[in-house]
Amino acid sequence: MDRYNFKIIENKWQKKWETKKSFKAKIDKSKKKFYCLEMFPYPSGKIHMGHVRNYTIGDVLSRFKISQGFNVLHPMGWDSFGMPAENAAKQNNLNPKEWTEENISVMKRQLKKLGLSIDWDREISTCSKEYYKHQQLFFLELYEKGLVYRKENYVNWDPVDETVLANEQVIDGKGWRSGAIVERKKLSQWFFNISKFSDELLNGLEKLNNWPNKVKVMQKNWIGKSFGCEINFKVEGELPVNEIKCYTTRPDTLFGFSFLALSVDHPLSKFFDKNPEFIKFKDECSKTGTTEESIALGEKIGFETNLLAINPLDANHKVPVYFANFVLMDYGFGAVFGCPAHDQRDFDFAKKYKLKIKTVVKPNGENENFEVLKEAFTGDGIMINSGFLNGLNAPSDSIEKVIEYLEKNKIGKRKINFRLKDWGVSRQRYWGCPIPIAYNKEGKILPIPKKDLPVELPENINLNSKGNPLDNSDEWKNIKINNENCIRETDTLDTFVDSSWYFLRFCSPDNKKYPFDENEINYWMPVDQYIGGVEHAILHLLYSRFFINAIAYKNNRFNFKEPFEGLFTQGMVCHETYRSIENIWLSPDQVESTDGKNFYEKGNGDKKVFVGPSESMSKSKKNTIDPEEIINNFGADAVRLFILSDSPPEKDVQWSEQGMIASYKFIQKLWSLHDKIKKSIHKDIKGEADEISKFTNQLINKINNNLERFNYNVIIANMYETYNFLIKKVEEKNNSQNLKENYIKILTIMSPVIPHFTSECLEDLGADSMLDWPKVEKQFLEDNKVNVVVQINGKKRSVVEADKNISESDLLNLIKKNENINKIIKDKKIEKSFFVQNKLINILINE
RNA sequence: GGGCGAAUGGCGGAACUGGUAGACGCGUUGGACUCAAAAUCCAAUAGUAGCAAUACUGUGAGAGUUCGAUUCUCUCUUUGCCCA
Repeated sequence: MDRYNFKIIENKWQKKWETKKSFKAKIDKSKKKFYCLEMFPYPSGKIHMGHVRNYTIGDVLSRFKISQGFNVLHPMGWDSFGMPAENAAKQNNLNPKEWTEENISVMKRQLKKLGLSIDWDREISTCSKEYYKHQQLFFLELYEKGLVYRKENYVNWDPVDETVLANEQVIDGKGWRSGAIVERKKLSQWFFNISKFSDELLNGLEKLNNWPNKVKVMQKNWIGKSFGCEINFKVEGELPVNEIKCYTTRPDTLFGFSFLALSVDHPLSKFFDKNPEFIKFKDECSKTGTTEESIALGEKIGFETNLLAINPLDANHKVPVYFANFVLMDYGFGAVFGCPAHDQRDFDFAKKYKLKIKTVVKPNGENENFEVLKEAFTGDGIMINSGFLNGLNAPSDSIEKVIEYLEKNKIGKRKINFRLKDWGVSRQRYWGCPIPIAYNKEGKILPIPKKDLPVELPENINLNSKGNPLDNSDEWKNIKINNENCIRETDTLDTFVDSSWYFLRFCSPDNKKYPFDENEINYWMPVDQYIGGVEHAILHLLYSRFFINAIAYKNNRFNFKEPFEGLFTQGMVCHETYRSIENIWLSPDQVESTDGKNFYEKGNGDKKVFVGPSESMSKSKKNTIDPEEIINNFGADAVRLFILSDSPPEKDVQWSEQGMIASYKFIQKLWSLHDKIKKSIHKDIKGEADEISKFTNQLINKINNNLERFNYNVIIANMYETYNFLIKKVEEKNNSQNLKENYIKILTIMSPVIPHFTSECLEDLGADSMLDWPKVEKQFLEDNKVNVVVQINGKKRSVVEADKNISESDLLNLIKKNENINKIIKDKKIEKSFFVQNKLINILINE
């Protein structure tokens, strides 16, 4: 028998699938559809192990669903706009488009080598004008609906990359890519009005039963719905203002009012913008980032005004008004009232400026004299020192009561607030989707007429100029609309916009007229199973959910509300890290070991290597393994097998050379098993108890359950068990007459994981290479003998074989014949026994 | 600081709604084959005691509920992720 030659066989089946278009998806209303989608990759150069894992998980599911008779849509595309292309192009003096397209062709070839069941006819690339022209149309439609607007806003400005950063791109006050200290800068930006849908996005989560709870909690926190109150504070002073509006979630602590703090961007700041001290202070504030984290961690500083705010619950209680760096203009009204005793941030501020700290809530169990001294008390308790609120449970009853009072006296009113802010989509970058807008001489916004779409990115552009390259391109920038001289918007769209609707485009990728075809969308959508990394748990998923809401707004043509019915977040692929004596990262192929414990630099047995913990594979730590090399050495089936075998898919998996080899060997063993089975099929005899059918049906049952629950690692274990069983069976003198039939079923249920191998074997047996998923024949799951566990006083003592459905008393009689057990119980009185039919009996005796 | 999760042999991990803990794989050890090695095959492999049958101890620590807890409840420790 020849060795299994994966190179020839995998290539053969991949070609077959391609020429036969085996995975082409077409609407067929007589069949149930299944839309399986993995997060599409950024074409960064080569695929990495994370891709292999992601796409293998999706492929197993797709192939399983195909075999089960679903009409499966399983597409692939490229998230191909973004900064890496622009940076690479700058460095190597080439065009981002060429760089991207080259990467796509490499990665596409690599993905094909994995044998994925993808309908490649639906491939899309977000940087192609066929894609982004539709996105521009969406932009204009949302603009018409009032869901897109332009406003001046403070942004996180990365002075090195010269671009705006999203909050999550700011880490410890520094740009995530450049590491430069982020500045605050005011720019005119385009915004999507995502906050309009805060309630829809929050409530929609409740229906997503097939999403990990973790992700739903993260989105919920991100949306951050809070129930509070707006309060008008009367103010006194030399300025022409007599009221300041605040938002608070703790109006019940008003009696602990100690100061009022304003954002430096608050309208009142205009009275101070000639004041050199204030200018200095404002400058100081701009050094703290705008993230909530940097505000929480940074020092709280303030600038005292000459105003006094009056406590609306006590006209004699007047407190100073400050500008403070921890108040953000875009939360609430850019003004908060400070109650230091019950808010840590206010407490820090009050300590610094020696302001009064009055305790108004005491913890349950403390007496009335309780006083906040070292840190704010933010827990639940009882109101004290608060007039009509005294004695109430805080905050559960006290908030209700105080809001009632404030509303009755027209001082304030109940208000719901959201943490979710509108989505700034402007990027000062070249390699993105141009925003289809122009401005005339007066600065008036003029949408580009739809017939003129797409607004194409210019190809010949100087990327090495400072700032936004499009802004420097006069030829592109200057246009005429209705004979009027205009200037184009030179910002491009955040790449999160590209990925917010690509799953819609996959349903009708060739539709020229519109981004999607309604008929196709309403058949294929929603995505039944979406699979990707948990790092996209918040933004990408939230933006995509927003897009469905936004497109449907005022014009609902969808028969679905949520884009992703099911979500699965897979873990990362990890590998040990290696460092040389000189503290330089080494890649796994620069390192060797004879005993698996001590590592040395390859070809240099004197140079010891330090082994670090296993971490997510990353180029910077050099702990990556190149999938293509692995596929070339071991074959796609073996890689697919290994990447699923060692850990549950939602957890991180350790890359292991030995594990990889074991998977490769397993395929070889299956091949020799195949040979043995083929030779032994002819010696089938009749009449034997059909153990193979029993095993096979139990296996189908197990694998069905494990597939539904994403226990793919257990499926691989089931496959090993199957091998261990069959290799024993086939070596017995006689086979069950059903060996062939059952073996074909077994190959079919293994096919989602190792499709090339099973296709080859099935063809070799004269069967179709893609068969329907076998049904469980219930009669084989039943057994007329069962093993019953015998416990005495809760301790397992024996296992006895008994007839199925044996009664408790018959079982007790049977047990007495068992020497081991009888030895223990014969002279004792049985106090009680617990009986679980066909499973267990627990006998309680007095010892 | 808040929220959510996790902890099982030398390692990765199994164990459906409380009912045989350690499936399966890796590693290790012993053996077969070989001049030898690799590959392959066979056997053993939670710990302790024992030739063995078997017994006792064992799922991060401590308590609780239960006839029975890896699984449920509480407290604690360590750890991961998200938010601050």
